[in-house]
Amino acid sequence: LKTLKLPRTFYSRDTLTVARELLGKHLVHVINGVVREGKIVETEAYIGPEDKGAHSYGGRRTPRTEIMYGPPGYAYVYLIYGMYNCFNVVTNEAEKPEAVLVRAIEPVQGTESMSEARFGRIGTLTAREKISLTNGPGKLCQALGITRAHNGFDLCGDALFITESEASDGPFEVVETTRINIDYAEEAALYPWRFYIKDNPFVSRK
DNA sequence: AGCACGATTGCCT
DNA sequence: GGCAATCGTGCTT
Repeated sequence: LKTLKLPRTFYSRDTLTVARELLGKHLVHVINGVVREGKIVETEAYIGPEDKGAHSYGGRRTPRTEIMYGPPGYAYVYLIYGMYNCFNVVTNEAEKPEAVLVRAIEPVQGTESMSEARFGRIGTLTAREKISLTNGPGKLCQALGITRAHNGFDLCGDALFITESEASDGPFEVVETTRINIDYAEEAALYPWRFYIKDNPFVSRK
């Protein structure tokens, strides 16, 4: 059985290409042997130092952004609004502070663990709750148990990684549009650097 | 040492 | 639709 885990060469390419091609791939987090897995359905590219929407804009290099200046295929996880985590994949090559934010996934495996992490209970969920499990960057981190402790994790490792699409997933159409909640980024707010799977119910917004 | 703010979310009217 | 929660981070004093 050949491995489905994406190799580092997948990440060491143009960031927009990686953002597009991450759609349909499966994000996996294994905790104590329990697998939580979801299909990536929405991403955004952040391409410093030129991108005014990126944390690395202007070459800002701080303890928080340091991981983005390293080699590709590592996790960049940061805290937002004092209570939520956002998971990113470091892309391209060292010294180029670029990353892809994973904004939404569709649960594939371990949904009970996700429900426990999100709502503190397992069992029947309403239709609204099922969607709310993972239809946003903060939500998917909570569902998968991804926190700032995972900042710098090697995505070519055994705990947190991304795999090839399943044959059963089928084809999909990609929508390319502007990024969300970066109004402060001036002209960069208009770049079409957000990608999502058309008509997928777990996309954070239309 | 102080402070303004955020690549979000959930609850309120 | 509006808005509060909550705190690490980065920049200023």
